[in-house]
Amino acid sequence: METISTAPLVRDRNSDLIKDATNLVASYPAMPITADCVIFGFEENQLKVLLIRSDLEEFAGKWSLLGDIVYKDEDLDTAAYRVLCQRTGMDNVFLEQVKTFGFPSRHPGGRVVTVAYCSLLNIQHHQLKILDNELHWHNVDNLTDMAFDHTAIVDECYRWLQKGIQEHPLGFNLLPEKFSLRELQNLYEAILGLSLDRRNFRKKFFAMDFLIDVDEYEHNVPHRPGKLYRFDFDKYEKNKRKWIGIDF
Amino acid sequence: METISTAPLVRDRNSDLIKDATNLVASYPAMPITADCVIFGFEENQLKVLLIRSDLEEFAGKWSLLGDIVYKDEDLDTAAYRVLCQRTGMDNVFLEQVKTFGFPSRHPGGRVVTVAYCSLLNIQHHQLKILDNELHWHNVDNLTDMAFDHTAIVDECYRWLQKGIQEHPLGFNLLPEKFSLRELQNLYEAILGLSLDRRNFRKKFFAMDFLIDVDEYEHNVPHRPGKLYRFDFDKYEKNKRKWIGIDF
DNA sequence: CTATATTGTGTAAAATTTACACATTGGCGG
DNA sequence: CCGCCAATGTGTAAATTTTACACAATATAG
Repeated sequence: METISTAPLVRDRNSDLIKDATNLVASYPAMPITADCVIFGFEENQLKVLLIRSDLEEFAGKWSLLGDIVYKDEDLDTAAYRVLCQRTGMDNVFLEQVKTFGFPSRHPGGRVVTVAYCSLLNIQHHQLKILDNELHWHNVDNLTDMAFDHTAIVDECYRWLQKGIQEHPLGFNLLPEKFSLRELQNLYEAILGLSLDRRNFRKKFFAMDFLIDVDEYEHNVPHRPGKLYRFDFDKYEKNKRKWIGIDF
Repeated sequence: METISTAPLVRDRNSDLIKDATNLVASYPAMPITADCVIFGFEENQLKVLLIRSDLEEFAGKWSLLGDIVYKDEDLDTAAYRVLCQRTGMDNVFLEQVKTFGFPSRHPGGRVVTVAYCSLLNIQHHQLKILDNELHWHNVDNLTDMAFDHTAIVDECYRWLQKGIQEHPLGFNLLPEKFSLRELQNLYEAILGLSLDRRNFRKKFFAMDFLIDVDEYEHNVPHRPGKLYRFDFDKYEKNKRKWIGIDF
């Protein structure tokens, strides 16, 4: 946000139409693009993110997101999906682009722009594949010593998630298909970092009318077991509210 | 979202640390990145977007967003800001990254990834600079015949704006510093595509208590002039609500 | 000075949100 | 088997917010 280049844009030099687009594109400066995945999971009432150890000497010992280069003819979404597949068993996948990070010196090896994707999955349902580089679920609080600008990327995705679970049924991607209301509330409390009134929380979700009572109960809890529910994604898609309202 | 590559990631081939990051990055496939600006304005109760004619022969006659290549050592935000500066007088600028578009064949000249930025400005306060390529404010309804994937980009930014003005005081960037409540309501109605109750709309904004009565009135209206207000951005920053609530 | 178009204002009903307490149930230990 | 524990499950009253709706005041244009 500093200097203003005075050089006119290439396409302003000549008002005639450019015939050779290929040549034009070839003249542009090029840089590698990567897709980094911020893969969130939820376990023991804690939000986790999937990390590995960086294998760059500059970042020895630091944690890094899962990422890979975007291939020459590969869509960005596809690249992110590929990263996800390579590392996790994948069913019930959620994947969404969040933001692109392109600060020139973010990579010590030269200019690399990265597109950050967010994925939410149920830790139980996904078997981690390649366990190299100490791949593991890392607690989201407690993130320090990250490679590159990955702290900023995770922060951004975390904020995105906090906002997302309030406006969309994203959280259900982090839970087993059948869950108790307590598990659901724990998830909201952990991610939003606040505590909610249990009765009002239940009232809210029941009033939405997207929870299906599966007529089963929790097992192996040292107290009265809670009822289990599924989220009715189909009904949600049909009935979700369109207009929310002005509020800031 | 189809095949899973079986080739391991480069950095998994060897668990030793990579010493020469520069060499690693140099080995990556590279591609040009552009910044495209979706610059919204508001005039005559209509949302407008700043467009030029494409100068690629493939897109002869089609409309195109303002964009330019991201230079080798230039931040993405800086590139977008540069595009904005080159084309508009710039005070009171709003600029935010919205989404990155990278479908491999989106540019006929080869692989080009573009980062879309959204900007909101008051048409009256900004003198358009270079008027080449039929630079003009184009009505947002009525967008057809756009070059590249620019229709999709504008759509995405439009949705982003619709959401944004409901949650943040973005709309004020589209209005003069002093505005009447009718102008404000017109803006909301035009962008959201619905009509709102005038009394409730006023009540809502007065209740927020971010409008400063500047004790002036509209001029040159063929009826009783309305009072003018400014938006108190400072007060907003201090008092804006943090926790909205679960609602979907 | 009259017609017109738009500003400016209030209230009652409905809906939503909040705060809050107690009986129920199953597991567990003795 | 009995009693304790820890969590589930439930309702209501008050406060707040949202909605629907109508009429007087005022500047301009003719």
